[in-house]
Amino acid sequence: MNVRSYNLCPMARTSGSHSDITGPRLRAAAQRLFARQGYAAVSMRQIAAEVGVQAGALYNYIPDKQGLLFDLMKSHLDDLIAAWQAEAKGQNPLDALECFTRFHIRFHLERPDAVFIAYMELRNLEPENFAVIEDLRKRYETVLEDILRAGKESGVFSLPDTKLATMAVIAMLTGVTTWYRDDGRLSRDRIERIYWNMVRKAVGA
Amino acid sequence: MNVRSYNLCPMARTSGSHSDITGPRLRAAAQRLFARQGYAAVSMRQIAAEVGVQAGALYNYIPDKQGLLFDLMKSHLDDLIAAWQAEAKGQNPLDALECFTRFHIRFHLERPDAVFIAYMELRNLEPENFAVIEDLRKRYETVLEDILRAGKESGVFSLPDTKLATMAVIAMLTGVTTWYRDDGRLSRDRIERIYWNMVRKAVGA
DNA sequence: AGGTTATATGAACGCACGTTCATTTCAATC
DNA sequence: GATTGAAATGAACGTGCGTTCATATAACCT
Repeated sequence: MNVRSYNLCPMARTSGSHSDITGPRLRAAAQRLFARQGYAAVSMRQIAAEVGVQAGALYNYIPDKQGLLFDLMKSHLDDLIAAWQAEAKGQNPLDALECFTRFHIRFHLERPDAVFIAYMELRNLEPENFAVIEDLRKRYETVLEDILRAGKESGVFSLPDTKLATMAVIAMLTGVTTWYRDDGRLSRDRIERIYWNMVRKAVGA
Repeated sequence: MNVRSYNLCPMARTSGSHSDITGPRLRAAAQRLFARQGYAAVSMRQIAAEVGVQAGALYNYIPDKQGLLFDLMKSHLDDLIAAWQAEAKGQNPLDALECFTRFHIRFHLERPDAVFIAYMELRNLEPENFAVIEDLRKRYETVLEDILRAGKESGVFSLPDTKLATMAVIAMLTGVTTWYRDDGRLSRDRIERIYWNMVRKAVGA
C-alpha cells in the first residue's frame, strides 16, 4: 500500500482501448512544462507528477521523452497546416495576405505553449525528427511566400526580395506571442487589425 | 602524471593575475554551446572539454553554472546598450529610425550566439538574475519606442499603437538572426537596406 | 464469481549531473 | 636551485536523470 492508493479520481476505462484520459493529460502536461521550462529542463518525473501517476506509467503512452517532444511539435504543425487549408483564402493576393495575417495571429495566440515549443525546441530534436518538423515548417512558410510572389508579379506588392519579405513578415507576426497577454490592453481583433495595417504597408500595398 | 601533461600549449602566466586566457575561452565555449544546445542541455564537463581543462578548473573563473549564464547575458545587453549610445543617432525621427534599424541588424548579425542566448534562456535565469536582464532588455526597447513616439507626435509616422509597433519592429528585425547565413545570398548591407525600406513603410513614413 | 487485460506501481538499473577539494604541477621570482 | 602561489587535476560527493520490469490493481466480459 502506498500513498497513491488514496487517489480519489481513478481513471475511466473504455475496455479494449489502450488510451484513456491519461494520454491526453500527459501531452497537455508536457506541453505546459516544456513551454515554461524547456524540454531539457523538465524531467519525466515532473510530468508524471503533473498527470498524477508514477513516471513508469508514462511509457504506456509514449516510446520515450524524445518521442513525446516530436509528437507535440508534429501535431502542432499538422494542426496549423490543416487549419490554413480549411480557411477562406481570399480571391486576390491582397485579400489572401490579409487572410493569412489574421489567421496566423489568431491561430498562434490560441496556442502559445505549442508555438513556443515549436520555435524553441528545434535544437533538441534528433536529426530525423528535426527533418520532418523542418519540412512542415517550410511548407507553411511557402504559403506566405506564394502569396507575396503572386502579389509582386501582379504588381500589387512592391518587394525588393520576396524570400526576405516572407521571413520578415513571419517573424513580425509570430512575435505577437512573446508579449500578448489575455488580460492585456488590446483585444485580439484589434491586434489583428493593427498588424494587418503594418503588413499591408510594409509590402507596399 | 596524466594524459594532459602532453598539452603542447600551456597557459600563459602573468603572475599575480588570477585570469589568463582560460577565462575568456571558458566564456566563448559556453556561449557557443549554450546557443547550439541550450543552457540546460549543456554540461560543465562539455564546456570544460571544449576549453581543454577538467570540469573542476572552471570554478576558478565562475561561481557556478547559473552565474556563467547570467554573465553572458548581462555582458551582451551591456554591450548592446553601450554600442547604441556610441552610435550617431540621427537628427530627426526618420533618421533616428533608420539608424536604429541598421544598427540593430548590424549588431545582432555580428553576435548570433549571444542574441540566441539572450532571447532563449530567459526562463533559465533565477528570479533576481531575470529581473536584471529584463530591465536591460526593456531599456533597449524603450530606445525604439521613444523614436516611434517622437515621430508619431511630429506627424512623420502614422501609428495606431506605438507600443505595439515597437514590438512588431523589434520582432521583425531580430528575426533576421534566425535565417541569416554568412555565405547566404544577400550581403548584410543589402539586408539592412531592404529591412529599412520595409520598416519605413510599415510606420507610414 | 472468476478470468482477462489494460494500466499503474515502486523499486531498481546504470549513468551523468554540478560542485568540492586535497593534491599536483610548473612558470615566475628570489 | 629553492620557494612560491596561481591554476589544473582527478577523484569523490550526493542527487536526479530516463528507462525497465516484475508485480499489483481494478474495470470489463462471460
